[in-house]
Amino acid sequence: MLGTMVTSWHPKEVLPLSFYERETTVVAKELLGHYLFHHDPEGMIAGRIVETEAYLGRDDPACHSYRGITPRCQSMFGSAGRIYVYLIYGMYYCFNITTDIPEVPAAVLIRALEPVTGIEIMRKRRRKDKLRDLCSGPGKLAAAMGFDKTFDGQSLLTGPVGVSPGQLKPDEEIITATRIGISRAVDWPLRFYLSNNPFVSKK
DNA sequence: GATTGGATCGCCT
DNA sequence: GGCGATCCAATCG
Repeated sequence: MLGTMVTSWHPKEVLPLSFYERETTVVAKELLGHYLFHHDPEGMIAGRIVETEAYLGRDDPACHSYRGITPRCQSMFGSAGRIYVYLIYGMYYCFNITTDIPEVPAAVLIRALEPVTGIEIMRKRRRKDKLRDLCSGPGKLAAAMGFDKTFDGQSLLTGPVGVSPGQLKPDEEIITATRIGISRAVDWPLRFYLSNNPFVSKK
């Protein structure tokens, strides 16, 4: 019945490998406005990417791959367009997307999403009601989207998690800033977020 | 083998 | 603003 029909967001296509196989700062900026989705057993969950950070690999002291390959960060070593998830502070997961050529172990941290669909699932998992509390930080969005260590290494081109194309709005600008929560390379301008967006983790 | 610090968050003052 | 939760990886702080 038309009167009871609800709009349901569903990805129509996913970004190709060539999108991810570029320099990490370019990918971090261009991910803004696209849609991260998870075809979860509980239902489709998705959010618009509004904040990212670039981690550049062997030349970036703040990057986990800075001192070489370890069991934790091995997903950054290899092909682009895959998931790198790690546990932080013993209780939260951080969700990253691998980038660049296989020889460069780099990734983009997804720091914040604007909730789009699956919002009731997000509310249940986060135990929060306000939209702004669901995905406004890397640990928050991983919990809301249902991401944990089992997603580490998965492809974003063939699996239940992917990125589908979106657009920037006419009045949106990309703001560049320094990365949050790190202790090395603290002044490198590798954090990017959308202007005037209430869902970013910090201004 | 032990210690320390962390790409965080939520609750406290 | 400060701090505790809680586990893992890096370092021997």
